[in-house]
Amino acid sequence: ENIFDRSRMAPKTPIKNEPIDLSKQKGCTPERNPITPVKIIDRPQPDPWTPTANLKMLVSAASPDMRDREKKKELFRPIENSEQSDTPDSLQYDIVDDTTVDEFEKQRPSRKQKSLGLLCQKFLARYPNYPLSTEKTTISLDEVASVLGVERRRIYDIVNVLESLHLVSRVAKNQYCWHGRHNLSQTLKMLQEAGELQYGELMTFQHKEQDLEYKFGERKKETILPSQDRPLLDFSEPDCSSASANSRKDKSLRIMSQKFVMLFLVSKTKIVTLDIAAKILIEETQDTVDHSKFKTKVRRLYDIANVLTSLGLIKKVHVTEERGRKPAFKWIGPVEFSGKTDELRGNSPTSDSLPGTERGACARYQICATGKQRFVRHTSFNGAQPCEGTRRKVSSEPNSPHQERQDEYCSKMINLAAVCRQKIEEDTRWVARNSSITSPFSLLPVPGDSDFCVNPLPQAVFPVAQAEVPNLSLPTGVSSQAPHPSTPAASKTENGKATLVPNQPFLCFPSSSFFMLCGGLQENNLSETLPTAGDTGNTSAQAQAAIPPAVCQKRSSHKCTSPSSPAHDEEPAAKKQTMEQSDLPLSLVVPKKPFESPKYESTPGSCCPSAVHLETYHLDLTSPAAPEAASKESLDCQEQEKPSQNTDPDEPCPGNEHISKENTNQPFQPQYLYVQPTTGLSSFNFLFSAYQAPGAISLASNQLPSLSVPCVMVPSAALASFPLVCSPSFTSPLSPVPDGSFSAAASMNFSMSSLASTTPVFISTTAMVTPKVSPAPSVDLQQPAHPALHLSPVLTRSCSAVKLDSPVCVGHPVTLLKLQQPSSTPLTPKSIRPAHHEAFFKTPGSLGDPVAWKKNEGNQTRSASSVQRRLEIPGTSPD
DNA sequence: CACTCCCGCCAATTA
DNA sequence: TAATTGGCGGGAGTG
Repeated sequence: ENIFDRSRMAPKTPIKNEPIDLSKQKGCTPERNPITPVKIIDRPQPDPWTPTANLKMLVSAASPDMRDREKKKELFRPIENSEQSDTPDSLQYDIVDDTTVDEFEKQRPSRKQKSLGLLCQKFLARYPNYPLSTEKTTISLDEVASVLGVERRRIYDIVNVLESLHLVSRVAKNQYCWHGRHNLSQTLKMLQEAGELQYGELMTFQHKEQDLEYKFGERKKETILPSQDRPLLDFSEPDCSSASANSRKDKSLRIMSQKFVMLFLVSKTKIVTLDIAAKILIEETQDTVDHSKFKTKVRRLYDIANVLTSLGLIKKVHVTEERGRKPAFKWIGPVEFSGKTDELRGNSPTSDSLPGTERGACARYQICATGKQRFVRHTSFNGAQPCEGTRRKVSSEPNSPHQERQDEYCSKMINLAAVCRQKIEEDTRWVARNSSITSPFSLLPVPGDSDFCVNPLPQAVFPVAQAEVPNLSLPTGVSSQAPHPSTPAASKTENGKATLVPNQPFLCFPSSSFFMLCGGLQENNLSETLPTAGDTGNTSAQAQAAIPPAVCQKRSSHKCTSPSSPAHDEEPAAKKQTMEQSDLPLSLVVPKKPFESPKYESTPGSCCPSAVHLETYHLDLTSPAAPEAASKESLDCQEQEKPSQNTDPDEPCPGNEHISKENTNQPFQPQYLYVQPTTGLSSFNFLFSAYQAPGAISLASNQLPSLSVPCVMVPSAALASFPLVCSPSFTSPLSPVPDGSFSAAASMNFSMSSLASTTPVFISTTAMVTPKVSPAPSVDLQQPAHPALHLSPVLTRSCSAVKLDSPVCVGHPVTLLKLQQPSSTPLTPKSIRPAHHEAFFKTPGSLGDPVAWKKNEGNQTRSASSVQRRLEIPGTSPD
């Protein structure tokens, strides 16, 4: 283009002299240009010949001013030329010279041409997407600005966004280093994880936004507000220095960009509407936000969106919601990248659940290895991944009702998430400060790590631990809570993934999540089998336990609730753990890997300790359970203080949650029995679904009988490594059933169980499945659910609210799906929401930490499969 | 009129 | 203190 300009320019200049032959000019011949040239001449084009000069020329040409000048000149020309065509010239030019005219015209008129998106494309065109690692390209802002013919201010807009994705990094004043997209997948992954943590919860909570707002709002406002923004990821890469880096405030554009991307990554549909994003990004509570602020945020989002669009990461779409059409953006970039972009993407929907998980797990592991693992973004999980397929599909079809729903949900979730996020952020910050941990990523999680750090073993040992860590990292206190919510989701996914692991006889649960399993269906048997069981089921706990102990403590300390009392403690701990696990990573991670890696086993010992805590996890696992658990936990912690929470009494969910909580607290008892490893067993933990009764799921938790599950034994050690294991075999039938029910059941159980034991355990949840629930719910849910499953944990969470949850919980690919469905059914999104809200509310109230709260809710929501709801409802029935 | 989002003032930060 | 960054919001272009 520039060249053209030049040519044009040049000609023009000469032309001046040439003057005037209209004929010539008009003529198609190059000569016409001459006319234009005059302008050029006028302008001192100092060095037309010089490259720089050319650039300048171009720039000037491009710039309006230049044009104007040119125009003026032209005008003059006529005079000069007098007859010639002066006047005509301009017109003629346009007409005649394509190039010239075009350019001119283009330049002038089109605002589009000046668009940030276009500018960004030009900018990007200057650098290779995948530069040789060795060579580093430095970018001079001044130079780029001049070359592109724009003000520097605009370059900042672009660079800031690119920097948020690590495509460039600032090396010095006016100097940026171009990295290209080599690390894009990693960055996205991090963002996804971070997003899950932050928003996942939120998503889950969606409904509860309000609640959250209240709660959070207060806190945030007071404490957090300003800082909230802190770059989520600051990833400034590992470099620690990054800290210093934060120049100025938060650099909202960078942060906003990251958050914005997170929303996409966390979103099931991968579609985010601007208004929702704006709300979420407005850190504060949505409530407060004033209109002007909202408008400003939207403007910024457009800026960011333009850049992201240029990067090919998103595209503009319209979402039709109840209210009408809304502008939105759809993520078209890589969806999953567990460690690497590829993984995620590649997965087919079906596979998603599994693969995603696995991958996610892998990534996590890797991370762990790295060291910072703690933070582990593991948390993040890919739980979400599974959802991808679904999401995408959905998203692709904005118009489809489903999508719409999702969107709505998402939006809601997002809002919630936002709130949660805030909390989280606070927490994280808090944590971070304390911890000072720097992981490669500065992600929030890190902070949490510190907490986690406490538990060395776990981390080292499992991914799970890691997963937990992340949770922790977030807000410590919060994290614990948060985890719950997330966990559930995770669990679901995990379950799906982990649980089902096809190959293995047993299901694994991700440590983090833990959870569940399922299996078979037998409902009744179990209880019997489990001799011990008496304890609540802490199944997953065991696994978690390993980690948790320390963590729990920490968490507990931080957050909440009292960990101390054993019973309570456990719960709390469990919660915490759960939360942690659940929160983020859990779901995702746990499932798969644990299994695979022998480590776990090896580590078992470590695990054992934690086992207790694991209980909590159990809850999570089952996503449904998880929710419950979460809720319970939260409840425990909070003790459901929030009656209000149950805003939606209607929905079972809340009730369920409550119930679950209650269960824990109340009568319910652990549905699962946990057998500790006593003697010989030491190494194994058993879980029972005590009640699992699947059918019961609904709570039935009490209904021990229901569970058929025989039992699941898990070596404690193993557990440690794995969150849970189930014998699939049991499930055989299960699998299908279980899914939905399963999760629910599980969750229920968990919650109950959570209380108690420390040991690891396990659970079979087979029973859980309680067919009853599952089926019905599943149906509804299923559809949604499926997606849910796929959904990333976060999504699921959020979505869960919507539907999937339960199903999601299951998370499992194959089996899970079924389960999910069932479970899901109950949960209709709608219903779910309310439920969630309630649940959340309750939870939150109890929870000190917003985050935890959120998580809990999230869990619930997600998990909140019908089961949960049921549980809750009954239990709580508060409202 | 609503949606986009360019433009550039001017404050915060840095050198 | 000057220069660099970048928040922010008016208001214009577009459909």
